[in-house]
Amino acid sequence: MAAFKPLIREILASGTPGETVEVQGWVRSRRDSKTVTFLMLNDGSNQVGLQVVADTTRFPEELIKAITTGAAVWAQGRLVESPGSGQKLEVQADALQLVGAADPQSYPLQKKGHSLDFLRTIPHLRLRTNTFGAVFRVRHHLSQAIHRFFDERGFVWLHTPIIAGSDAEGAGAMFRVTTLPVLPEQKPLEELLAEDFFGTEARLTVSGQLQAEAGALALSRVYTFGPTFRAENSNTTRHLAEFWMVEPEAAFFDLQDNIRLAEEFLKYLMRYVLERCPEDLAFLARHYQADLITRLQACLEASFARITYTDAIRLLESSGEAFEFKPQWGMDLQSEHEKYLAEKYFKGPVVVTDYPKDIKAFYMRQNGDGLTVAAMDILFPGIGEVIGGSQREERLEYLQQRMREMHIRSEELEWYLDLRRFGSVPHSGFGMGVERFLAYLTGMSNVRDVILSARTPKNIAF
RNA sequence: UCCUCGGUAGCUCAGUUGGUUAGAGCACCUGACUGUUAAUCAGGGGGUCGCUGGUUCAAGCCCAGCCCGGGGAGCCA
Repeated sequence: MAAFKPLIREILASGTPGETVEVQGWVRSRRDSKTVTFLMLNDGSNQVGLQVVADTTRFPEELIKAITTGAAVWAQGRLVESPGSGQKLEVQADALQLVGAADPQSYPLQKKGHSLDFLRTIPHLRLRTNTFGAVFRVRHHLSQAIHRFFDERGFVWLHTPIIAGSDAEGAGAMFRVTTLPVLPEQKPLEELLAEDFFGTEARLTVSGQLQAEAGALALSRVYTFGPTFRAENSNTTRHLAEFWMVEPEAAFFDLQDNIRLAEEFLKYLMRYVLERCPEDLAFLARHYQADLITRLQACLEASFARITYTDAIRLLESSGEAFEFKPQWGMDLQSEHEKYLAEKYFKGPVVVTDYPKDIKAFYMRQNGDGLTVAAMDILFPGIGEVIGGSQREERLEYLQQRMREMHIRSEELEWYLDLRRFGSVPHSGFGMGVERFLAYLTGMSNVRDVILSARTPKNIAF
């Protein structure tokens, strides 16, 4: 098998001074001297790139001049130890080619740093910046770590559907999927839907959990990893209309097993990225969050704090903190409450368990007290809820009773009830928002900056 | 959706009480200098002040509506 031309990362890892190499990439900056031109080349394979030194007397002036910031360049030359102070190795060019020019008048990226705000308007080009190179390399390694973690523990990757038939789960507004014309003829809804692609209403999924439960009650341990959609009109640093979610589901797991799985999972991911991406994390720390690496390491060493919802309410009540919303049993924790718990009181990830049943989903397992369910949320400093999960209600009668109480139409969920009719077992699972956790890992403060192109209200370009 | 801050050169921003021809740094172009590291120095080009309407002798600045963006809230992962 013939080898591909090496990436810059590979050249720097295994190249030896004196050998002839080929380099290809995009120019981050050009610095001219009387007799030499310095090209900082980056191909996205690492943070630092590789400096190509071109003797100006050996190349046409027009060629050198055309190699501007953003241009794509191919070079061949000798790998040598650099006399300059910024890098160990550099390439003395023998051959140089402009592969693709970039008009310096209109190329939007400069050698100087840009605001994340501005870069969000050019998602197709921001990938070429140090910041987004780092973010997307970390995102890749994070994804690999997710698969490895579950594979090592016998979890099967289950590809759950993207198009969903019903909104029975009630996890927020859903996008409709249709092939009907934009302005349909006036007809009764039933008739219209009958003509639609699926012959009934279809929507984009908000979760693969219910199908994952079917998987878990057959394969014992499964997980999903894919895109998820919410049509909520949310405009925050933590919400996207399209985001990626990981949802493990395990048979014979109770809530405690579930929490242990989640904590091991998050720590595995942190450890993996710390090991694989030291250069990128160091860059992100330098530019966005000075204590990023020490914070991750500290998070790895300590056990996640645990508290029941009821105790959390008591703690908030007696905190002496001037909350805008008074903590009250039966009400959802407000952002300010979550922030107090994770950032001020516990100063790290905290697992809140056993929420009142009325503020949680119908499928969560009812506790013996008749008031709470076996739910757990994991709250992180800065980003809030990263994981939400529960032990599922495996008892048919309890599940049906909750569905009646919450006015959930059971016709569409008969298949889900079947899982309780035939060989039901205790089982648990959770969902993790990949972008939220990635934001925590990279020190980015907005989930829009850790995804290729953010889908948010009024934003679909690229 | 609500609250709040904002929209002035390619980018980041300044612009006084409403008053002549709207500025700076960086980027870009030209030149000088230099094994450079966000190179440096000198000069130059570059503007529908978000849009629409209004007040006024006069609007970047005041008023109204709308559009777009940031942050916060709600909802959630």
